[in-house]
Amino acid sequence: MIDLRLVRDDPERIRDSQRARGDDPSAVDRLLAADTARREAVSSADTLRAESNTASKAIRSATPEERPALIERAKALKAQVQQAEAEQAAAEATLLEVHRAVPNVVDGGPAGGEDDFEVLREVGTRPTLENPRDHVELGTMLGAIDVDRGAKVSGSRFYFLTGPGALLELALLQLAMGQALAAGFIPVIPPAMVLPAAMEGTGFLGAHAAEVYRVDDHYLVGTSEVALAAFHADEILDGGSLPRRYAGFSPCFRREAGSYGKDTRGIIRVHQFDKVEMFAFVPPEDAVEEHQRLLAWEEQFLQVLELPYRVIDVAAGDLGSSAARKFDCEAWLPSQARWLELTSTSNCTTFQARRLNIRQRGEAGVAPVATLNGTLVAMPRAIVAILENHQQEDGSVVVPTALRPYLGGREVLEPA
RNA sequence: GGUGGAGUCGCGUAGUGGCCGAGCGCGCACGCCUCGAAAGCGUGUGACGGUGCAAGCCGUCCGUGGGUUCAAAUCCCACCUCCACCGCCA
Repeated sequence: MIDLRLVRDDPERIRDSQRARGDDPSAVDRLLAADTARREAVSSADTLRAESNTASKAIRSATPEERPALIERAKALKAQVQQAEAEQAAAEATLLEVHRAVPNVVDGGPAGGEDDFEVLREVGTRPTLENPRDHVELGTMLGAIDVDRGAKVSGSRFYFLTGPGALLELALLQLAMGQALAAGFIPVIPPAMVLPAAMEGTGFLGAHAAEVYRVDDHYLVGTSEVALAAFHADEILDGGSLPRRYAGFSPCFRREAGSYGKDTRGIIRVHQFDKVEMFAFVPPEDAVEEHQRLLAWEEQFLQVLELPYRVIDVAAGDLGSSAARKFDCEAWLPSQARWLELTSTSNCTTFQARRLNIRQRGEAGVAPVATLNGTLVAMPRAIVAILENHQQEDGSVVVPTALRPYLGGREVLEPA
């Protein structure tokens, strides 16, 4: 949720944000109206409650003769209080609904839709291959990826990682956690099933509801961001303990509804995968700087994997509702001669923290923290990028130097 | 899954309808004392919302949500969590 004080003080700024996202700016006016209505309802209910309390207290010290009349009066007041409280509850519910519907205020970055991103930089050298094999062909030759049996056992968009493929995932995990640990992150293995409150608090049940698997009373997380964000829900953190940085490793589940026909081949878009996610709780004034740090750690990891990539500044219309700004790192995909999103980092400012009620106690009192997230490594796509960019003419794949210690020293993966 | 017990203002506790709209101890903050400290003494001690330039005032909060009552931490109902034991299980 956005800061209501900002809405009251500078509504035009929120309207601008809505326009940049391609959303309706009049939502701001509905929010202002609901806010005013709520405050009026609270005031009148408070006044009545105070009267009712006073009337009730008078009964305690009243003489037996006075009592019946006083009780009658207290009863009448109570009825008024109940009426006013019902109105207050309705006004609060309306405000909450309108408030929750407004996405975060964008902070920098280009306006516009999916194609209006800005390329910030390109790093590394793209491989020059006559006829690059794609990751499915390479993965099959190496005995690393089995999409046919994935489909047989679990349906489309499922896969098996086998032999070197499975080892590659474990190697990536070790490398990623090692980097995170060195950077001061606390490694976490969070639950992959969460209660609705965690899903709602992180903003994954609104526009993304169709993307989420539900199992009985739980949701399967699409990213460990959900559990990591909710980790400190309803807590007041000591300001001196910030920043708090967590690196979560978990499976991620995505329905991929509405993505029919996109990335249907291979393991680029799947229903289940593992990921190491960075998550940071910081004072709001440090959020922009922290965002750059997360991006730098993402880039460091891609560089260590020796992958050619570019960084884009995602346009406002392509941001999630929680994000104020987002950068994506895209690796080169030789088989399709295009860029593929490998990692992504979002600054959610205080938006998630307000929903999840995560605050810090600082010198200025108690106030919401800022939350930020960033992918360190999403296993399938990292494997895709490694196979395709490090393949050789004969279908073998050179293992990036940094991964070799975790693969028993192997320098090259050879076709089986 | 079964049975029993418990959830109170940071921590520990008191509290079975109005004198608790929450006491005490610890912790913490400030002050006194002291050369300085400890001890001792005194004062204070949360969150949220409304209102006000402000000091302040008002309201809400005793696991959560309902209910009874003029009045609920206290009575009733449901749920959640934790602890103990039993059963089952990797």
